[in-house]
Amino acid sequence: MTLLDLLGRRMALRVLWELSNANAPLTFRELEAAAETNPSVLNKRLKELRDTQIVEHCKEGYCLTSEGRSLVALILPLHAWSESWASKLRTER
Amino acid sequence: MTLLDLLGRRMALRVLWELSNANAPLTFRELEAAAETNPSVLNKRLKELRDTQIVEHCKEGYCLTSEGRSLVALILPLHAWSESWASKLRTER
DNA sequence: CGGGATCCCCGACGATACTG
DNA sequence: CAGTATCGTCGGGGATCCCG
Repeated sequence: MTLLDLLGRRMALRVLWELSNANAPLTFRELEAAAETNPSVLNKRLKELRDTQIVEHCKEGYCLTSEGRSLVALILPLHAWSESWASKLRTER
Repeated sequence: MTLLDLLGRRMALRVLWELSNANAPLTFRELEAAAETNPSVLNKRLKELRDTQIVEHCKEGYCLTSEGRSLVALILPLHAWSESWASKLRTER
């Protein structure tokens, strides 16, 4: 599985986003609510993200590993780019 | 469609990669060979990439737009990260 | 509360044949 | 050479139920 494979899947980025915005670890149910998803998908994503050591299951919930945090840092510019790109495409049509 | 949706699809990154490494525009058949894919998938990806103005159909083939080039620039660090990440995971198991 | 099991559905993929 | 049409296959998404 490639990185973009993983990140492209439903709720993968959303989970990273929610975790990076929380100052405390989030529980399974909290994540489920925050990401507005169902246990099935959330469970699959978390398993993949744990397997790849981007997220870990620490005491009292899930949080980003240091790897995960460095990845999020790289994604932010990409996210910014995609925002302006999306709005640009929208206004053109 | 979101950016990662688009980039996560088969051959999307590969096409960007091949185009960014070519110093001249590539024809449909050349891209097909370079990316080791079939016309069906290539056609779909090119259509999406053209719609979103990341790739354009210039004289004598396909090439990146300036948008496309700025996107590729942002992806490179991510790519580097994923390389070391993949090899790290591999050696750990 | 955490998370695995099941089941259905739909859309992406991929091969190939075909047309302008 | 460029691109479209067709069709079977496969895997992910999502809802829901259930057990420890």
